[in-house]
Amino acid sequence: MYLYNSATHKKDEFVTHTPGHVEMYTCGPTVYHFAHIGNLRSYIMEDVLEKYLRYAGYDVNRVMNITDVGHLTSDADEGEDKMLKGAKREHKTVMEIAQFYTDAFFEDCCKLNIKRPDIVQPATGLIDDYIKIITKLLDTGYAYQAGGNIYFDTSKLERYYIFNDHNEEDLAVGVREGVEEDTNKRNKNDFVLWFTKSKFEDQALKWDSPWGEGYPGWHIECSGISMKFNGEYLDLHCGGVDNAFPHHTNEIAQSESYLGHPWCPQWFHVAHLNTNDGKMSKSKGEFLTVSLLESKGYDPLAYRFFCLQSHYRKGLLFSWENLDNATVAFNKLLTRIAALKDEGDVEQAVFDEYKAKFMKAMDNDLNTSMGVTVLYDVLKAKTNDKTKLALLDSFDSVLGLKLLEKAAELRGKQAAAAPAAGGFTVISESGEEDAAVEQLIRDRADAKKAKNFAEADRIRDELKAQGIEVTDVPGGAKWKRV
RNA sequence: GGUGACAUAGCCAAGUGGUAAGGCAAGGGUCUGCAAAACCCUCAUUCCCCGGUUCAAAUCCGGGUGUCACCUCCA
Repeated sequence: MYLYNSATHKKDEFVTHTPGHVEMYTCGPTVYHFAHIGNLRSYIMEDVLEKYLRYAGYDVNRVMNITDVGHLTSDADEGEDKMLKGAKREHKTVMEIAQFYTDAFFEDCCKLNIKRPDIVQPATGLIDDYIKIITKLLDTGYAYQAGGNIYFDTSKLERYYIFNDHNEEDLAVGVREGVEEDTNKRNKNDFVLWFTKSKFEDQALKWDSPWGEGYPGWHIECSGISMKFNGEYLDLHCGGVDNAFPHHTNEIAQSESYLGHPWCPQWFHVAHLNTNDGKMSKSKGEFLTVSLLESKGYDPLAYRFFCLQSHYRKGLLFSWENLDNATVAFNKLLTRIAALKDEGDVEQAVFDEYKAKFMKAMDNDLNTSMGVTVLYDVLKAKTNDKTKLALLDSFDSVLGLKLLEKAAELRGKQAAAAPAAGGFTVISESGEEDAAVEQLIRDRADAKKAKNFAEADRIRDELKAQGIEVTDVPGGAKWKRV
């Protein structure tokens, strides 16, 4: 399998430290608010990657952190601790907030059919490990104490910039408003490993340390959690592109200085979901959550389908129109699958041919849009339905669209909608009951039966005036509000 | 200002030196009392621009332009 590697700037053949086994780490959510669907795009693509690695025969150990230590408020807000801000907003303790949004995050993942990583570790649960790492970095001269905080000394490294080619002098300091330069730093890119002095005086969570009561820096948690659960050799590190610098750069710096050997060779970065005015964020424009999509009648899996039709390394433009587009395509796909009959025997040669085609697409830097195309190719293939179903089921273990389950649901609905012998069934698509509407639809059916089409159309127009759309189906009619 | 990624039809996109896949939308048709659904057909002489290499370039090279991201203690 070939994956684009941010560390080498090209597609590299994926090689693991232990053959057949993958140690995988994913930067998890900061749990001070709901995740928006832009955040979730990364988790969807990482989920597909994990599932594909398993599909390709790897044994995978996947680890994810939950950032429940306070962090600066991002985006348009400034100067207030995220967790604390959330807590104040909702009159809860910081840990209650963290728990609430952690649960909410995994609920969203569940709706998007994102598998829970093998190990999920809240950052606050591993403070002793961070202290151990920081202590060693101080002992070996990679870190220093200044102004009450412990900093990592980036000048001690032969190569600090991994993902890009910065000149330190060219880095703009204090790019965002309201952030002042930290004068304790020896070098522009030095970063904090442990805080005892913070500009947030009411920092809620503090722990004892050899350097005084305080809390860990913002990069150490990922190194600490990964080294504990993935071991000294990580095969694959994932995250959103915004994490590449400085977060991942700093993780590499501290992890390799601590370990004394190379740490992770392969870096997988997912591009952003954009809206018409740039990167999606919590504080700008509509706050798009999975719940919001559901409340507007969208299937979360249609959003997953929308993401899969694009490539993880390409910025994807979100608009309601684009999502509608994907929803229609997804429903059509399900309809076609629902029409397949579970009969005959799997033709192994055909199965192998299409499976190879699918794997070729996925092996090429996780080309999911090509993978989806293979799905359509299967539907058009010259083979029996049993073989098609077997292939779709196989691919779906990677794509995670619940194709067969959804198609069966659809078939169930179609069966329920089938008329009783000789009868006429009225179906409400929303499940809503309205005797008056039903009666009008029956009157229309009677008019049609009597070939009185003028009356039939009049009734349909009357319903339309009430915002109700009627569609004839075999043996009945269905209606919905539009 | 610096750095990185990306640029293919109305939209999402495939394509990795051999003459532009697929999906959605749109248009036409079959079918239906009319609609809807379903099915069939049509839909980029051209791949952001300008040069170069080559028998051959969307693909390789050089130079531009545009979009997005990052440069904070953001994760």
